[in-house]
Amino acid sequence: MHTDELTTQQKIKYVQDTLYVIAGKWKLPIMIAISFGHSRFREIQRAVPDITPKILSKELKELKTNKLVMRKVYDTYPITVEYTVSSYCKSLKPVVDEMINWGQNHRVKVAE
Amino acid sequence: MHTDELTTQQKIKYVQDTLYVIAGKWKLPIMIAISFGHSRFREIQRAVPDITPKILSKELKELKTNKLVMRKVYDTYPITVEYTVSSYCKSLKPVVDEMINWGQNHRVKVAE
DNA sequence: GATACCAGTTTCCCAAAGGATACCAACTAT
DNA sequence: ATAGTTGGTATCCTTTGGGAAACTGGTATC
Repeated sequence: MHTDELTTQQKIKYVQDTLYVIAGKWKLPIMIAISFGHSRFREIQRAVPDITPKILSKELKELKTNKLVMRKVYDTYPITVEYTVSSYCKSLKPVVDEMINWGQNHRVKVAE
Repeated sequence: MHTDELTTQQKIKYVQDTLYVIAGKWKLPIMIAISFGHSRFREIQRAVPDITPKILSKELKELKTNKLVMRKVYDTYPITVEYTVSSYCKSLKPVVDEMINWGQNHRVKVAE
């Protein structure tokens, strides 16, 4: 909100904190996929192009550790695992929306 | 703007494009430092905590290649090099502002 | 009986990112 | 003379991120 009142160093610190959470090629894509209804492991894998199960598994663990996604196991017959995003993860929406916007315009710009 | 009309896969694509540009620990901090008036090499180095000259040099080259920052050399006696951000870089402001915001609230949350 | 789905794990590997330390030439202030 | 400033380079090293391929055990389908 009051970003104009911060020093350069404070802004850098906050941005680095945010970068630390969303860093890497896959964390945001995975969170986007889950938040749009892809809750099962294979569903997420299909929704996020080119991700391997090993990477997906590792990233999901990290996201769970950082309280960004939740994992629920249902004791059904084939066994069902459901991933959902936390409200904390949802608070990233403004950041993600701006990134989607910028990426979209970036594509347009590059295509010119 | 019309992010609601995009498919999950398109959103993921755009976010990955954006991530690709701002990826890494240092690119955004450097751009922030420059955009807030730290235009000289050593100034930037002082403004961005813990960055080494080698990393700074490398990142500045990449940012210059991607048209995000400009480099001007003045033929003065100690020699003066001035870095400025491009208007393209300035278009990232909404993204960065949201990241500053989120990082700030994140700190508050962690401190609770 | 063979194949496919589920949710992953295991192993082995490579490239890129990042960091520590030292150094350079030219100039200036003490 | 000595130390500090300027804008960087050079060398070496460790960490991390990511990827390919195969495999697991249980169930369900063809």
